[in-house]
Amino acid sequence: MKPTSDFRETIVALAKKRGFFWGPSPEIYGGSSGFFDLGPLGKLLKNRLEDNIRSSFVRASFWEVECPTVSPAIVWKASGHLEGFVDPVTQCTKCGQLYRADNLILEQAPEAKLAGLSLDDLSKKIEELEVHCAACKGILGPAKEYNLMLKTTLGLDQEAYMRPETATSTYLLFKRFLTFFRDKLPASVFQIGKAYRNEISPRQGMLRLREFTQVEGQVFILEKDEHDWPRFESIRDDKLPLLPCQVQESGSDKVTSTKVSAALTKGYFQKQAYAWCIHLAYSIFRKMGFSEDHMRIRQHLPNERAHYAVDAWDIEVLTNSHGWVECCGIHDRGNYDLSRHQKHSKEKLSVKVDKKPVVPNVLEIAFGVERPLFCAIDNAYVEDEKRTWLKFPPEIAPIQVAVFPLMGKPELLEPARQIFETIMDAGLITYFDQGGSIGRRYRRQDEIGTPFCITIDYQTLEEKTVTVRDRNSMEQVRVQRNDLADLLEDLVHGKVAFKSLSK
RNA sequence: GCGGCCAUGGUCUAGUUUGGUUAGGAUGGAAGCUUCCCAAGCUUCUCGCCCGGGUUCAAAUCCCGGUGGCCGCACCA
Repeated sequence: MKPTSDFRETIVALAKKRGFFWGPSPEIYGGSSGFFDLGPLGKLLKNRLEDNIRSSFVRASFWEVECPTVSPAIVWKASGHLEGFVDPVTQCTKCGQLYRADNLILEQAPEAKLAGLSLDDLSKKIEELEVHCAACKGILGPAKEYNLMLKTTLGLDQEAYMRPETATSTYLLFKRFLTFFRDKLPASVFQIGKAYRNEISPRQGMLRLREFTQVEGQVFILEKDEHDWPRFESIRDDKLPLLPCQVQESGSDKVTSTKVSAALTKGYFQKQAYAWCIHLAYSIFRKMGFSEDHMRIRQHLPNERAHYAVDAWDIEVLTNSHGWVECCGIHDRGNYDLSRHQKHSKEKLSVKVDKKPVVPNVLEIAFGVERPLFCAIDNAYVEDEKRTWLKFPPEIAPIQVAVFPLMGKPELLEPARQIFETIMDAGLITYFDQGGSIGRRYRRQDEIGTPFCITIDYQTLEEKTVTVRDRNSMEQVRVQRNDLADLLEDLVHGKVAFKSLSK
């Protein structure tokens, strides 16, 4: 195995060369870090992943919604993002070094009590405790806020922010959901859309973006229903690769494949419904093509948790370029969000339980699409003696079938065009290529992960057959032209294995 | 944000130390020829010194600033 930084360069070079992603964007003006453009293949791949994600949620009885990406300040005040998402920072007046004010104070004065202090209070603490720059011992400036939300203005002067997560915009619809779901809980919705975070210095390319596509599934549920979740039965014996916090605290990172039911008995999960959400998130990632041995589900340590989280687990994917990458968070948000919005909006966001108003809890599955997108390319990359290729599962491959006339002769081009149309009609993303030698064309498709290539040759004209070439084995079978579209559909959707054809 | 290193066709890279021919190579792309099944061959063509200033007769090369990348620190609710 190559060193990881080499591998990262290999992946990025391939992605640029073949049109998966380019950046940082806008490239011709030098670029801003944290922004990338998706090229044609990257966009196809992303669409595939999103389609896959969407169908997983829909099957699990989630309804999709879409909300604005900009909201007035009041929303973010209510959600806690204006306080919790803003870091107090202080800058050295001598060398310009920027610090998290609270962290730096605690570093130099571990006894200091900082909970709930305002920016002014923090500035006073810095003076009182004689906290100084860790790098040059210089004098520190006053504490200022560094807001990870992108600020904008509505109309002339209304303060507004780009959403740093889609979840909050979903919660604001809760009253509407109650009507839509005819006052029945639990109810589940999800959203796929852009979110924005003004990271101080984003690095690691596609893995830390300032603008990204977030997927968030929300289950609104009453406390009393969380322990008795009807759909739990169907998954109780499934196994999950778990890394609970007790194990991490003991200094180990050993993942144990654990039955969902056992994880509850052992106390890793407290609630059936939450366990089901973790299982759902895991199965979404499996369907995106990540293999079992490249995934783990890691519990957050208490100090890692976000301001809203009661419990939190992450799905992490093992990459060759960045090691374990955090790809998805499953959060038990309790009723933090709805309570806050109820208070700030003065709207009733509760339901009646035994004639008393109860604010429901929220279980959330949240992830960005760009991370799995990058990880999918990373995990698919294979370099052997003969070729460089991407072993995408056929269902997520950006292009599923390529069609080649053996040569660019009119007598072959014409039937090849027809066959191309037939396969497109079957709903598969298909690419027509007549340029260069046949071998070169196979290699080009290998490098972008196209699972099947169809070649039209002189035998096609005589016997109405074509060859189907399998990316993984490089083997070919000859099939009847009339059977082709159905066969390809079965191959792409995994109903037929290519191996079974060659016998 | 700080410090160190770095930025050359689509991709990878030589050239920068010591300023001076038409910026070289590999790979790729386009068109054509070849009844061509795994990056074959031949012909023709295509594409580049990150941006902005400065020094100089002359800048890819030296200096300053910006932007971006990598590494370390910080940050990543």
